[in-house]
Parts: sequence; structure tokens; C-alpha cells
Amino acid sequence: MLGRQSFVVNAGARLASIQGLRTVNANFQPRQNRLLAALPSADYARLLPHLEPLPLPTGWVIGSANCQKNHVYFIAAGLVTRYCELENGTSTEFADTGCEGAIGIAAFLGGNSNPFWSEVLSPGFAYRLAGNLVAEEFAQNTPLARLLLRYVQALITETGQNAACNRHHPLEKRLCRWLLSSLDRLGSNELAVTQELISHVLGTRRESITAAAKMFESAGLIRHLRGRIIVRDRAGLEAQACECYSVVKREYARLIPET
Amino acid sequence: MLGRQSFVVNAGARLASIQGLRTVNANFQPRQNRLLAALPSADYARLLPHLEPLPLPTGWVIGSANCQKNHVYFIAAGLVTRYCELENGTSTEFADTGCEGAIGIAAFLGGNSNPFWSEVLSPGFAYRLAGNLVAEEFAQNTPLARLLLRYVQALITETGQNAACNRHHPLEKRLCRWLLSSLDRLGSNELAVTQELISHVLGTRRESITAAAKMFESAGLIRHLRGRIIVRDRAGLEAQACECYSVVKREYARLIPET
DNA sequence: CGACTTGTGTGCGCCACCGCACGGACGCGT
DNA sequence: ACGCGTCCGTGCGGTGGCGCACACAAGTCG
Repeated sequence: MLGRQSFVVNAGARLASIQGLRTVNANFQPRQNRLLAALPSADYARLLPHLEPLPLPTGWVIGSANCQKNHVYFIAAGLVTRYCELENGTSTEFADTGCEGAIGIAAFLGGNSNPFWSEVLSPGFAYRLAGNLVAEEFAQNTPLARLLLRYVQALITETGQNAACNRHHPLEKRLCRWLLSSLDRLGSNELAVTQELISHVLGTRRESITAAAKMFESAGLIRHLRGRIIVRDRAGLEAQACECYSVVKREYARLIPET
Repeated sequence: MLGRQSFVVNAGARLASIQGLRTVNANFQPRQNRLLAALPSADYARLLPHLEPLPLPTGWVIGSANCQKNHVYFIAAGLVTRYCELENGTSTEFADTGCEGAIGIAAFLGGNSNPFWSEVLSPGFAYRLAGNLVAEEFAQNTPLARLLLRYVQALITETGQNAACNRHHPLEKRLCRWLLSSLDRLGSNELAVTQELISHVLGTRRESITAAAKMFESAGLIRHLRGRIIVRDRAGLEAQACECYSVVKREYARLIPET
């Protein structure tokens, strides 16, 4: 798993940050999630009592590969990476998810499990709904069901585009794409991740990330501290990114209501 | 587009093969498609009058990227590649579809279009259903709707696994994976594709395919003629393939009824 | 304040794959 | 049977990324 070792080692610090999140639970609202936000108020009122709040600490794996997915997790804040781990120990992200989406789509697509992992990269908060409730929404063809289907389409677009991008675009451009889309999802200009983590996400070596980050830093695009990246020149980064960033962004904007 | 030029040049030959298909239409049946085959007979009877038969000639592009998808195409025979084309002219397949699936999922997921291409690699036959009829199936939460959702999940699995595979597995193993899954879909041990086409599908050079094919030929795994590949030792190929082949195959078997 | 964990910078050899260019040969159509 | 076009084989230089190994810096915790 991505950074699973560091998760174990850092457990103390991470628990502290969970505690921190607990104290500010009041700051999170279900409707920070764009899918929930797009619901008509009657539907939202109906579902609200069943939404179970849940902090998302860094390194936490939502379910695990091939396990039963009994809940759908609507992300209100934070960043979750969806990745595929291969037998040789390498891994690559094929999509990531923030407040625009939900984890656990197998719960309502009918398969109940899938062979991939979802891990929290940037801490946040989620509201989860039991799978049988979501299935009932599909049976009734409610707005939530239709929204989730549109989200699934956006997810497929992201995954397919990333597949081609990972094959044909140089690391440097892919890094830009990833930074930009991650920051969009977090609504921030700062990211708390190590180069090691990014390397797993992009399916490359840490050293390659080091080199690219250094280049961007000396070009004044980013500022790089230990385990932190701060974007200083967003337009500059966008100019360096491959088209995949905007293709995917456009599809998400088209498919998921902006609220 | 993949092999689009050769499609134009070969138009004569291809039209002939369409004619050929027309004469043997009687040989195709909607229930060769595994999704339609899995329908309860009442549902099948209801849909049958609306299923529009359609030959799939090699090189034919089903819809085009970003266009309205007004139909869902249930593949009864043949092989269709779903690929992403990048601005630099390169492309890579992220999934392919045969008699286990359907093209045009955007028609019922709600987005109506997507930025990718679907092109017929191996000729066959499809039955299509108007998008509004499929939408009505979803509104009624019929077996067809539930089957299509399970298919979507299998498609996501295939796409995500391929994304990681394309990044980390050597060409040779990816070629084995692709050959095996294509032959499974066709229910055959022979494939009528050129090396050029395979190279576009796998996102690599034609020369690399030449080298790999030669190696497999001298190892007695395949026999290679002009534009044709015949598998002679399937078990041997499976031993060379990466795990992605079996991971994806297992998920399709789990998610889509074998009939 | 000092030790230790964890993340970052750097160098070097290696290899798969890329891009291009061209010769050759298969096999279809006439 | 012959010609022609598509498809396949081969060579060569360039390079991006891999794998490994190690020094150093930045925090953190006692």
C-alpha cells in the first residue's frame, strides 16, 4: 500500500491529527460534498439522518482491495487516491477523489468489492451512507442515484485519460497535472505530501520527483519544504501541465453541478 | 484515430466484408451478447422489438469523441477498442469491449458524451437500443439497468488495472495480456490485426511489436502472418502474461453472468 | 541540547524504449 | 503471372527513467 509503512510509524502523529479534526467537526458540513450539495432539499433532508460523520486521517485506507464495500463515503474535505497495486510491489494511481465525489461505488454498482485501494493523502472528513440505503435510492431512481451515475462517468473519464497520460506524457507534465488537480480538490495552494508519496502515486521513482520539484522551484513555480509543496505561480504550472488536466477538469465541471 | 488512414484506403475491402456480414446476419443473435443473454425472458421479450441490428465493420468508429451518444450498442460479436487520443497524436487503449459489454455508456450514465473513441478492431455485429429507452430501464430499475451497472464496474476495473499495467509492465507481457483478452472476447485463437494497430492500442512503436512477436513466434507460442496472429500455445502465452490479464478476467467473470 | 527518525539531494551505470530510415517480402487484385 | 501497396524486419543513435547507494538536512522527542 502507498506509504503504509510510514502510516504505521507515524501513527502517533496521525492520531493526534485525528483528534485535532474531532475538535473541529463542527466546521464540516455534508453539503461541502458537491454531490450532496446538488441534491434537492427534500432529498437531502431525507438522507441527512442517515449520514454518518467520519474523520479521514492521512494514511487511512477506506476499506481494502477486494473487501466488501458496505458504505458509500461522500468526501466533504480532503483528498483520497485510488490506486492499483501490482504483484511486483509497484503501484499507480488511476484517479483521485475529493469533495466532488464518493468512495465505495462498488456498493451501488452491484459488485460490492473491487481489486483497488483508496487511501487518504490529505486529511479531511467524510459522511457515509449504508450501501443498502444507496441501493434503495437507485431502486427509486432518485436524484442522488442520477448524480452518482454522472460521477461514475467523470471517474471513468479521469481514469482513461490518466491511463493514456501515464503512458505518453513526461513525468514533469504529469506532476503538474497532479499538483493542479489535487489543489483544485483541496481548494488550497498548499499540499502536505512527501516526494516519496507522489512517486508512488505517479508510478515513478522518488528521485525523479526530486529532480522535477527542484526544477519547478528554481523556476519560481513552487516552494518546496519538507513534506510540503506550496504553489507560488499557478498560471505557470498550468502552462507546464499536459492537456489531461484541463480535459478531466472540464468533464468534471460538465458532469457534476457546481452547486 | 487508430488506423483511420488504413480504414479509408481499405474502404473497398471493408465494404465487401460488410456485405459479407449482411448475408450471414441470420447467424447473429442478440443473446450472443452476455448482458442481453442474462436478462429474464420477460425483459428480453419487451426489449427485443427495439433492438436494432447493426454490422460492425473493421475500422468503424462508434460515435466519435465528445459527440452525443444517443444509443447503447450491445456487442454480439467482434472486438471494439476504447482509447484516448492525446494532442501529440499518440493514443492508448484503456479498455476493450466484446460480447460481454456495451458501447455508449454515457447515454445512460447521464453525461451523453465522453472525450474518448471506440473503434472496431475485429469485425462483428451489434444490437443497439435508443438512449431514452435505456434511461427508462434505469427509471424502472429493471434487470437490464442492474446488469449495465455491473458492466460499468467491470469496465472501471479493466481501465484502472490497464493504467497501472501500462506504466509498470514491460511491453512483452502487456502484449500477452492483450492477445489473451482479445481472443477470449472473440472466442477464437486467431486475430486479424496488423502490428501497426497493436502498437497504437498498446501505446508503443510498431517495431517493438515486431520484436516481441518474433520472440513469441520463435518460442512456438504464436504463428504470425501478414496481419494475422494465430495462437499455438495458449498456456505458454498465459505464463508470459502479467497478472493483469487474470485480475481483469476474474472480475468480469464475477460481475457479468456467464449465462 | 543532542540523538534519532524521516525526508531530500546527488551521482553513476544500465537498459528499455523511442524516433527515424530503409530494405524486403507477402499476397491481393487484375 | 505480375505488379503494386501494405505490412513486416532491421539497424542505429539518443534519452528518459530505473535501481542502487550514500551524504546531508530538518524536524522531533527525550
